[in-house]
Amino acid sequence: MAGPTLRDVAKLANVSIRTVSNVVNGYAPVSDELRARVQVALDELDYRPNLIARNLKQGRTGMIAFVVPELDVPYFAELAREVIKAARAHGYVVMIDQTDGDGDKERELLGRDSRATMFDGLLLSPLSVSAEELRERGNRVPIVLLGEHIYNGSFPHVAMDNVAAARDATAHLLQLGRRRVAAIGDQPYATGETAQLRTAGYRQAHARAGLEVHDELIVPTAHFHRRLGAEAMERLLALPEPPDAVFCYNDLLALGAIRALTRAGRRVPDDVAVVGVDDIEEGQYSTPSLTTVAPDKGEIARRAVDTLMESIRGELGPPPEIVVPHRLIVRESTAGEE
Amino acid sequence: MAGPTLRDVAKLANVSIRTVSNVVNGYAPVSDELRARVQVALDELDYRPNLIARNLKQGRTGMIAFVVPELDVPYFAELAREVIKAARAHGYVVMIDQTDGDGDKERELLGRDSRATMFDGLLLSPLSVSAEELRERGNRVPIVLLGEHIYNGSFPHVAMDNVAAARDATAHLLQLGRRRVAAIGDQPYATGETAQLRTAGYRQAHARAGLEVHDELIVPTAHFHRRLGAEAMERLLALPEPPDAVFCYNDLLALGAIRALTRAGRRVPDDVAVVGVDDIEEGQYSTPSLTTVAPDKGEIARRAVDTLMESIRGELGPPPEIVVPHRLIVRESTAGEE
DNA sequence: CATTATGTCTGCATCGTTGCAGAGCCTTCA
DNA sequence: TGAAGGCTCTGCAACGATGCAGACATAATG
Repeated sequence: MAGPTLRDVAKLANVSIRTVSNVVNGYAPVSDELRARVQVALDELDYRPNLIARNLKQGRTGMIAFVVPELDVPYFAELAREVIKAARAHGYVVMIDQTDGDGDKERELLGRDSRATMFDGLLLSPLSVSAEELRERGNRVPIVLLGEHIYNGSFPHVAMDNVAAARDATAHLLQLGRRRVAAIGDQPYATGETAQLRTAGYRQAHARAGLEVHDELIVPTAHFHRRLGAEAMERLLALPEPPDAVFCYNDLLALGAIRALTRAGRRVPDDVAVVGVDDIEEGQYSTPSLTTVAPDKGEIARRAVDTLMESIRGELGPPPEIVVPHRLIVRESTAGEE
Repeated sequence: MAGPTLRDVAKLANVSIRTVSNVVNGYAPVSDELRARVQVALDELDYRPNLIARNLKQGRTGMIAFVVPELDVPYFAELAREVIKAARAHGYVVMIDQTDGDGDKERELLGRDSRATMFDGLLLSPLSVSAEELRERGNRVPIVLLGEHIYNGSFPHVAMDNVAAARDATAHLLQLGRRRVAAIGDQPYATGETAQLRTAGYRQAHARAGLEVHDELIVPTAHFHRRLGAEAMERLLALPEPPDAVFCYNDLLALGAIRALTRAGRRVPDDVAVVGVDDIEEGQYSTPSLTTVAPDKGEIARRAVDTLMESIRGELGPPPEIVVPHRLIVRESTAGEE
C-alpha cells in the first residue's frame, strides 16, 4: 500500500534524504554523478512523492472546490468544464461537489469538520444557504460566489446581469408582436433571488413597451427542471386565455415547455414562441432549436477563477462585483426556420 | 490566512495539545470540567482541524477521484451524480476530473507527479489510454475501470453487456419490420473498444434474424456528440437507398440524428426510427422522445464504488468483472405516440 | 601559502496532527 | 498501611516532505 518514501530512496542510493528531495525537485546544485545515482534509485523503487506531506509542509494543496447544486443540470456541467479549464491554466485542479440544493449539505461545507480546509479556495453556486449565513459561519478559506444570489458585499461575486438578460429575452418576444407573454420559473421566496431578478426584468420589458403584465401568466417553479417546465406549460395552456409566448428562466424549463406544447398539438413558434436562458448545448439540437439568452460561461469561469487566485494570494482588495456579458441567440423556437 | 492550531487552543486553555485533540475527536476520557474549558477555547479561536495534517498522519484522505473524458456529456454528468451519492454513503467525497479524451492529460494522472497519490482510489472512464498502459504506468492507487474499454483482467471493471445491449436495440428495430437499419458510432481502432462491441451486437442481431448487414450503413464517428450524429445522418440520407431505422451508439448521436432527420423533412419514427444508448434525461423530453437502451447508472456507480472501497481496504481478491443490467426503454422515436 | 569564494551535500527543525506509553493522582481492597 | 487498579492527562515520536544553516571539499585569489 504505502509506497517508498524519500528515506527509502536515500538509503538505496546511499545519500541524504535532502539530496533525493533536491533531485526530485530539480533544486539546488547536485553533481551529475550523484544525480544519476539517485535517479537510478528513484526508478528502481518507482518513487512517487507524497503530495499530502508536501501540501502540509507548503500550506497549500493546489486544489479548489467547485460546489454546485446539481451536476447533471447541463448548465452546471458546462460551467464545470470551463472552470476546470480555467483552473488548469493556474496549475490548479478542481474538485466538484454536489449539494442537491440541500441546505444541510451546503452547511456541511461550513461546519467545523468541513473538508473545505483541504482546499485553497472555494467556488460556490449556493442555493439554500444565504450569503448572510455564509459570512457568519464561513471558514477562513477564500470564497468566490458564482451566478446565484444577490451580491451583498461580503464576497466576490461573478454573474451576468440577470435583470437585463430577462428584459432582453422578454423584449424579443414582445418585438415579435406577442402580447400574452408568460414567464415560467419565478421563485418568490428568500433563496430565489436570481429568479426574482429575472421576474423584475420581465416586468421592466413590459413597462418599457407600455404593456401590462398579466400576473396569472407568471408561473413559479420550485426547481429549474424539464418536468416542471412541462407542468407549468400545461397549466398555462389550461387558462381561458393561454399565452402566445413564454419566457422560461432557464433552458431546461423551456425544453420542458416545448415538450408540453408539442404534445398538446401547439406549434412552436407559430402558436407559442419560447425563450430560455443559459444556452446549453442541448438547445442547439432540440426540435425546434431553442432561442436563449447566453451568458458567457468561459468568461464567468475565468473571471471567477482569476478572482479566487487573487484572493488566495492575498492580493484581493474589497470583494468585487463582476458582471459578465450575455447575448440573445435567436433560433427556431422564436424565429421559425433558420 | 493560517488558522489556529491545536497548539494555540492548548495554550489558551492551558492544557496539553493532546488533550485538545482528544476533546476535538471525542476520544479518551476527559473530565467534564476540562472538556468545557477546552471547548470554550475552541469556540473562542474558532478552531478548524487541519485536514491535510490529519490525512498525512492517518495515511488516507477520504477522497476518491472520478475521471471522465467530458463532464458536459450528459451521461457522464448523470453518472457522476450517482458516484457522488454512492461515495457519500461510504463517507467519501469525490473529486471529478476531466481529460477531454486527451491521452496526454490521461497520462498525467499516471505520471510521477500525478495528483493521484492524493486520493485513496481512482474511478476511471479511460478513453485514449489503453489498459495495457495503465497497468504498466499505474501508481499504487487502487483503480476501478468504468464502462469503457475491454476487460483485460488487470483491473476491476464495471460495465453493462455492450454486445447484448446493441443486439437488443437492433433487434427492436428489426422487429418493427425495418429492413435497412443503419448504425452510427463505430470506432474501428484501438481505443474504440466499446464501439466495436456495439457493432458486434448490431451484427449479431442481424445474423439471428437471418438478415444481411449492409456495410455502407455503418457510419463511424470520432466522438459521441450531437453534431457528429447529425452529420452521420446527413450522409446516410444521401445514400441511394437511405435507411429506415438507425441504431446510434449513444443518445447524443441519436438526438443529433433526429435533428438532421427533422431538418430534412423526414418523420421520426414513421420514415426513420431511431434508438440510442444511455438513457440520458434529455431523451425523455426531446421531440420525439427517444427510445434507448438504459444501463442502470445507479447500479454502475454503487458497484464501482463498493469495489473501490474493498480494494482500498485491501479486501479485494482477483479483479472482478462486473456486469450491470440494462433494459430497452421504448419511446416515441420508434413507437410513435406514447 | 593562507585566505576567501564556490560548489556540493547533509542534518536538524518544522508543518499540524495522532498513536503510544506512561506519569500522576485517587480510589479500592487485602 | 501498602499494593493494585482505574481514571485523567501529558510528552514524545512519527507521518513524509521541505526550509535553512552550515559542513566539507575544492577552486580561485592576493
